[in-house]
This record gives sequence, structure tokens and C-alpha cells, in this order.
Amino acid sequence: MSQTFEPVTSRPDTKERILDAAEKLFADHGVTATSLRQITAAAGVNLAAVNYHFQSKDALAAAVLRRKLEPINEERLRRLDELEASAAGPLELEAVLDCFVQPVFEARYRKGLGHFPRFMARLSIEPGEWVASVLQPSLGPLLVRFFGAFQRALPQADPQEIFWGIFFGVGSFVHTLAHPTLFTLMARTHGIRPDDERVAHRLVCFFAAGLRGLTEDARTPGGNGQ
Amino acid sequence: MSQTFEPVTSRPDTKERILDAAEKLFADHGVTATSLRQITAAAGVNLAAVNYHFQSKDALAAAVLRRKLEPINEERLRRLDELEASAAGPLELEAVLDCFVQPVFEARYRKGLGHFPRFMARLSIEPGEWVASVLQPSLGPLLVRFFGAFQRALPQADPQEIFWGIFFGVGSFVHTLAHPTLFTLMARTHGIRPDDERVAHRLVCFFAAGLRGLTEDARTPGGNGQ
DNA sequence: GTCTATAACCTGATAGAC
DNA sequence: GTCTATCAGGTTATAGAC
Repeated sequence: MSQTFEPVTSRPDTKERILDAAEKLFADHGVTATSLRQITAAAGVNLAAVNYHFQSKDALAAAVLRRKLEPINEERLRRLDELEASAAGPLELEAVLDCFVQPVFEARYRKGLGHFPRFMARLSIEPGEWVASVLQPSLGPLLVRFFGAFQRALPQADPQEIFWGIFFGVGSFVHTLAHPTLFTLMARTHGIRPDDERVAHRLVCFFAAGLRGLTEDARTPGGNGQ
Repeated sequence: MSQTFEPVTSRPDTKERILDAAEKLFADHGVTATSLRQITAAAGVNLAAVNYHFQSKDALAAAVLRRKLEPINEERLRRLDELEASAAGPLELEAVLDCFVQPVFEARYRKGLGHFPRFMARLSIEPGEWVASVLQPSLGPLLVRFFGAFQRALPQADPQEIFWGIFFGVGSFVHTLAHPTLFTLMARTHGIRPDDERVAHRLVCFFAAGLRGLTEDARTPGGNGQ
């Protein structure tokens, strides 16, 4: 272990400590319901520090979001690039889904995503102009790229049905990341534990089957009419 | 139109006006982020009225929840009773899902569910002891009943896989009810509109296909191993 | 049942000493 | 960069007149 003598007065990474504490509290209670005082108390820093390092509470929340979402999205696109380059014909649906889903589940345990997935899940269900304006630049282009990949994986399908399938599947994904009350409630009544190792595979399996079922049903005469 | 002369001083249903305003604001911003002043202002009633009719803010939120969740759950169970009584062998998976899903979508437009589904969706993703204690008595027994029905619809399946399938599908359901930022974002980039008439059918179709795919994959040798 | 007034406290943000 | 002190305003909840 290398010994570097840092002065006691300047503790390491005040900024990072604030981001970590904010991430956890935002994930637990939401942005509006969390006060800066709770954050600075949890981080062990002074209240004024948050206004010094970030300008406002909203800017802090945006920083918490960008810090981990952008690396994840870069990894998602990197994998999709690789997949699209290596395949000649239609893509395998499960492979496309893996590009989108796995960087979160893998990183969740290997690197330190911390409470970010829960925070992200919460944001994605929240309406409001602030959320849209912060999520749009990161997620907009990403969704366009992945939508193209899904079309290449389901060449027969109506694009509108693909859209709905993605929407439903993302709902499952978000819900899984949130690990919300409902999960605890269901697990409690059925004696089932999180079982995190296989959950990514299960999600992709459900997502792919649902997407195929939905797009095939739409092509069946009378299937979508009802 | 019948003319009943009511005194101007006692406006109709102060209590109901508060519940309506709270439902909308809770759905828009969440419980903690909404103040009683916003609610009473929107309802056009006095601030103290909310503490007279309900005892506290939490009790108001619980009342907002119960007012519409309990009739929905009764209707869900009524339909499931009917389905289980009329069928001899295994149940049709889509029929079971309809019992759970349709009372919300139908009522959403025929009767006045108002902003309740969005409020419900928000609560279901929220952690915390309060949410669990309010949701548990209503949703606990309901989920046990429906879990039994799903087992009767998928007699070959591992119960644990059914559990995960329900969990994922409920995520899609909740996400659909929330109509969150992500939908706007995706719809904006693809020029697709809500299209509410077929959404319930699409959801059931996706849900059923995902559930079948997941439970069949688990029985395939090496499928769930990965 | 409905109102006003108020208690007791928490909020984000900032000014200015060190 | 970090602190204290403070501003101006918002929060739930209640006491008491009408």
C-alpha cells in the first residue's frame, strides 16, 4: 500500500462525496423530496459546498445523472456497433437486447453503479419538463439507433408494433432496476429472493418473447382488431 | 334538469374536491413533492379543511389510493371468479390477464378514474414503509389469487418463472399507466401517438407472449443457464 | 363545517469571514 | 475551498372565532 501524506484538512473528493450521497438519497426519495441538508449531512460536508461545486439543486441532479448514464450509453453503443458490424443479415433479437440491458446489470455488480439504476428508474417514470430536457440529449439518439437495430432484428414487423414492444419492455426493465415496493411485496408473499445472477437473462428472454408475440399478433388477421 | 335549491354556503362535496385535486397533483409530482397548499388552492377550499376531513397528509394520500383501488380490485376478483367458475381445465392466459388489466383500461375512459392510474403507477415504483403498509392489504391477497390463476393457465411452468414473468409484465403495465417522459420522448422521435384504444390489447399480447417465452425457456436444457 | 391566525420548523440560496 | 450566519419564503398542523 502506497503511503501518500495528504493534509487532513482537504479531505478527498468533496465533490464526489456529494454526488454519491445525492445519488443514494435521490434514488430513495426522489429529487424534490430530498433536501440539500440531508445530502450534505450524509456526505459529511458543509451545506454551502453544494452551491459552490454545483450551482443549484437541479444542476446537482443533472450531474448525478450524467456521471453514470453517459458511460453506460457509450458502452451500449459500442456493443451495438460491434454487433451490427459482425452480422450480415438480420440481427438476433436477444443480442440487440443484450447490448441495451447488460451494461447496466454487469456494471451494477462489477463496477460501482451504486444506487444509480434506482435513481434512473425513478426519473424515467417521472413527468415534467426538467426530466425531459435532461434525458433527451442522452437518450434520444440512443433510442433512434436501437430502434433501427430492432427493425433489422424483426424485418417483417410493423415499426409501430416494434415501438410498443420496446415501450413495454423498457417498462419491465425499469421496474426491475427500481426494485420497488411491489417486488418486496410479491417476494414476501411467495418466499422468493432477488436472485440477481439470472435476472438479466430472464428479462431479455421475456422482452424478446413479448416483442415477437406482439409483432406476430399484429400480422395475424383479426389479431390486433378485437 | 331538476332544480334543487342548495344553499350557496355549503358547496357540494368539499371532501371529494380535495380528493380529486390531490389525486391529480400526487400523480403529477408525487406525494412528498406536493404541498397541502397546492391541493387546497387547486380544490378551491380552505387549507384547514384537509386537516378537518382527513387527519394528516399521509391519511389523505391513503384515502386517495383506497377510493379507486378498492373498486378496481373488486372488479378484478369478480372477473377472475367468473372465469375460474366457467372453465373446466387450464385457463387461457390472455383471459387471466384481461381480468387484471381491463378494469383499469376500461374504467379509465368509461367511468372517471381520472389521474388515479398515474398516481398508482408512481406509488408502485416508490420504496418506503408507508407505501408498503398502504398497498399490502389491498394488493397482497389479490396477487396470491392471481398467482394461482396463472399457475392454472401455465400448468407446466416452474412457479418461480411465473413469478418473474408477472413481475416483468406488471412493470410494462405500470409503465404504460404512467405515460411518462420516456413515452413522450420515444413518441416524439418516432411520430407515434398514444393510440389508446388498442393499447390494452397490445399490453396483454406482449405480457402473455413474454410469460410463455420465459417459462418455456426455463424448461429448455441450457436455456436458463447461460 | 368553515374560516383566520399562528406556531414551530424546514427549504434553497447567498454574503462574507477565514 | 470551506465555514458561519442569515435571508426570504415555504411546510404541516393546530387553536379558536364564527
